[in-house]
Amino acid sequence: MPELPEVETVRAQLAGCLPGETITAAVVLDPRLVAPVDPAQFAAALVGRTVRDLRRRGKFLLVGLDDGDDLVVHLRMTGRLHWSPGPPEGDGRFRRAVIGFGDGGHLEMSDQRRFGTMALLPAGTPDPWHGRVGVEPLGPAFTARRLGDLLSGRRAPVKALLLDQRLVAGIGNIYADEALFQAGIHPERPGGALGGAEVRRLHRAIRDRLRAGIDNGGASIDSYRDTLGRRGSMQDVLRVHLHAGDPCPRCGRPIEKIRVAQRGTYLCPGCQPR
DNA sequence: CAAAGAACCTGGCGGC
DNA sequence: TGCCGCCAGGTTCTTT
Repeated sequence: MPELPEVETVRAQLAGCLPGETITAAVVLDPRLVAPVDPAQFAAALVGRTVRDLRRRGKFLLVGLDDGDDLVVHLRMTGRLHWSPGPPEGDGRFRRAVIGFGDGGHLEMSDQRRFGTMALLPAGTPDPWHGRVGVEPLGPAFTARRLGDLLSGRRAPVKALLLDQRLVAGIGNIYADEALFQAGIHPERPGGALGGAEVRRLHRAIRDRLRAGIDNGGASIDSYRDTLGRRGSMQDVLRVHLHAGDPCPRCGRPIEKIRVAQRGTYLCPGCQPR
């Protein structure tokens, strides 16, 4: 599923081909993608505008337009963006929108489960995230102290807190499992129960695993592909996620699968004591 | 306010 | 072979 490293991979790729290009055509095939905005109006509003830059906020992809507005894309669970230098060439089965550019290139959004969204964020919108998107885990504001402040006093399982985008932006099920394993922390430990050394280990592990995800071009477990339709390689180096029953790479005990915050959760009972 | 659970959606899979 | 029910998960909404 697209988490921060997968979105960052897509962002970096699009940053190499979209800036400077003008949108010459747009069609929204699935009204749900842009609801409650009318699909035809949404598409028409894009035509004629030029892409300025590509940014990312948590799991949101921001396509900056020349007038300062942002086209905000969220891939949710199965969303994909496919770039073609010529006519659309992606798998058309789950196609939800197509954007054509002046140089003949096309950007297609497909989404099997139809949870993904697109929206137009007007320039100068004050506090566009409205408290729903927390600190960037790879940014300078995400310190061990900051993480400790976010977890302190909380009784919810630390994994549930890591998945809460209002606290830290961009961590999903895969990277939460991997970071907690690397830090040696059981996912069901109450967030506020972590000691200072544990918080520091977790802080370090979150950044390390997210960077590993980016270095590997994302994790293609289910449907994730990059903008050229290629798989990432992070799935090949996961240590606990999806490895139920396999020996722990550190201590050899079998990896367990449990359920935390309604999510499949993988851990080593030896390395991550309760 | 915090925490937990349901809802949204659809392809794939196990079971019968 | 075919049908049923369940599972996957990011986010939002509802309930406790």
